[in-house]
Amino acid sequence: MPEEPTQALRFGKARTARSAALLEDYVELIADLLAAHGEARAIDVAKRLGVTHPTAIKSIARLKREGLATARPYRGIFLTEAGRKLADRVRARHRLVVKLLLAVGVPAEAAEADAEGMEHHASEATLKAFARFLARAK
Amino acid sequence: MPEEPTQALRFGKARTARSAALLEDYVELIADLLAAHGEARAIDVAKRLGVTHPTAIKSIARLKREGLATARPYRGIFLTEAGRKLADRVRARHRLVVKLLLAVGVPAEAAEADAEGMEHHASEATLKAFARFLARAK
DNA sequence: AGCGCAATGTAGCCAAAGCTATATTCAAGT
DNA sequence: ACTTGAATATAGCTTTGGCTACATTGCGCT
Ligand SMILES: [Mn+2]
Ligand SMILES: [Mn+2]
Ligand SMILES: [Mn+2]
Ligand SMILES: [Mn+2]
Repeated sequence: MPEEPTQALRFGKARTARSAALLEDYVELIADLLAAHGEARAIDVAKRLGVTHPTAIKSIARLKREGLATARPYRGIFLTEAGRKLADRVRARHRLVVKLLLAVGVPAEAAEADAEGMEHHASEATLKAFARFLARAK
Repeated sequence: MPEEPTQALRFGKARTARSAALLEDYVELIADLLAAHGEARAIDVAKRLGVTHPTAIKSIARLKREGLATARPYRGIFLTEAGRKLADRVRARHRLVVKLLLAVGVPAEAAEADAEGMEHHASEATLKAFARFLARAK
């Protein structure tokens, strides 16, 4: 068993990542919708995430509070500069995690599904290692 | 972008995994403490997880409600048969995820820390692939 | 036996993330 | 211009998982 303080730090990191996961998924999805359709309506975000629209609207309010998004009523959602930055990082990370899973032989649908949760826990060190592995094993 | 219903299913799976994560970490930790010290006191669980003891006690109450643990007051926590089963699965999964991360070149501390969060999102298909990869790349 | 400290437990607060139900607003079609 | 349906917003409830502050219990020592 690991040392107590070490282990507490690890669990703490996992909790932090868990609480950031929701915002990350939202900005990534909003960026995708903006890229694909030129707009991101709350109701589409809700459908894509599989939640009800009040839930989506409440989370989008949190995005606004945290300076990641803006929304003109009945005009859809837009990302701030910070939101776009985050979306870019998150999307790149997502893709890298999926690629790594595929590279070690995980079936495509499982890779996509599991990456949706795992991505939020991949630290910089891990992502670097993934990139090196993929370059080497190419 | 993936199809809407597919994507909603993936996000739903991630949400389910996230909400199971806490219970999984608790039973794994309790099993480790029982193995290492013959008992698992609430306060030690709290210290290891890096939360306050009322938080730990409340979560342990949830474990009891869900039939995973029992506790005689001032006597520490014990796992039910279901709890032990879950702990075994969770521990095996944890180890496998760590091993996979190490095998692709993730530094040890990052592997341990990231696995603490990622493990909860590794599906059966993914775990199987990890095992095959490790056997092959041995 | 009794004291005092540590462990345990309880109460009560908060924010996040889900839901249903209801109200409001917009925009399209007649 | 009206109507009406869909999108958006609000209200209010629940559970989870954090916290602090306080109360109780049990045990080891003297
Ligand atoms: Mn995700
Ligand atoms: Mn993602
Ligand atoms: Mn874990
Ligand atoms: Mn674990």
